[in-house]
Amino acid sequence: MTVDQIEQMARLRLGERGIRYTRGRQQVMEALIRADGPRAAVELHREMQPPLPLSSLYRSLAVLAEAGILSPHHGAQGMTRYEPAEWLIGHHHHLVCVDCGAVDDVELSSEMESAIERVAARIAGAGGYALTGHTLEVEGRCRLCA
Amino acid sequence: MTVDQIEQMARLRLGERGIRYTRGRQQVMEALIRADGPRAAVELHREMQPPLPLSSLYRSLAVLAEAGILSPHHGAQGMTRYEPAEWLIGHHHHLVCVDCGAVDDVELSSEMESAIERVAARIAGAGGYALTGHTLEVEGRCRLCA
DNA sequence: TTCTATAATGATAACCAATATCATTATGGA
DNA sequence: TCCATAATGATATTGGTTATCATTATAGAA
Repeated sequence: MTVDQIEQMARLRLGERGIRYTRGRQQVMEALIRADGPRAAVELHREMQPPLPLSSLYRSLAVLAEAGILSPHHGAQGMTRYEPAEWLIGHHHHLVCVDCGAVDDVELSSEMESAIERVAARIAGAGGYALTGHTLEVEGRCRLCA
Repeated sequence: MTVDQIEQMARLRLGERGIRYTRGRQQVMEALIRADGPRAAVELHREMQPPLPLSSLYRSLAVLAEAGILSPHHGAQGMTRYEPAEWLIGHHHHLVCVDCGAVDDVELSSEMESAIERVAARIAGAGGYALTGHTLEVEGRCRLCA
């Protein structure tokens, strides 16, 4: 999936709900699509050129998440990082640095993935939950923090 | 492991570092040991009798986490929930309600667990991280929110 | 036991990510 | 073009968390 294709899907989904895909929202989406993992509002604000006002940035993230286009990820330092939802960029897992909080996306081979899916289903069933998803959070120290 | 045994281990670890196991810290530990999942400061403050002042509660949580006795878990609503570290209560995974944010602990059979460990090691290696741990976060809707 | 250095406490203030408010601006449809 | 409504962005506010600091409690020395 190219950046353009993902944006097209997002635009369609927003259209169905009467939500506009404005320039600011487009900036947010493109920054997140290009990123290799979840990003927080503050991080996006630093990286974006020109920087969207923080108030608009936060609202765009909330709107896009509410529409199911972004997925929130609660991480270190009390920051919420967002990334495009899995139906846009594919199912994946997270590699989290226990020191600096950096998060990388990781995709698994289908054998590994299906093994994990079986486990997740078993867990949800045992706990009486209606399964909606799962993520294997692998914790470690990244190269910079090692 | 009984509550008393866990407390004994915690007390020892603190002693080695010249940190006291005071009444307040004891209250926090006992509340968390009895809980069936991670708890946030605000939640503990509501449940504890008598309620420890919030400032002391937050500091106790920080001290115990710094000493490796508690593990922080960043969740919904920007709240950090804590639970006794795995060397005290055993390795486990989390069942998270996507609606209310409730978290339950789950233990796996050794076969399932070793399967997940293999996957985690593979992921960390591929990303150049030094593996320190892993958690399978299973997301769903709990019975109350279903 | 008494003294003393130091750790711990708790009330208060400060911090900061995130949200709410609201007047202004932009946009799609009639 | 006009209009109803969505979106923006400056600003104020919220709420979980952390820092400050004077007071209190504790462990070890004398």
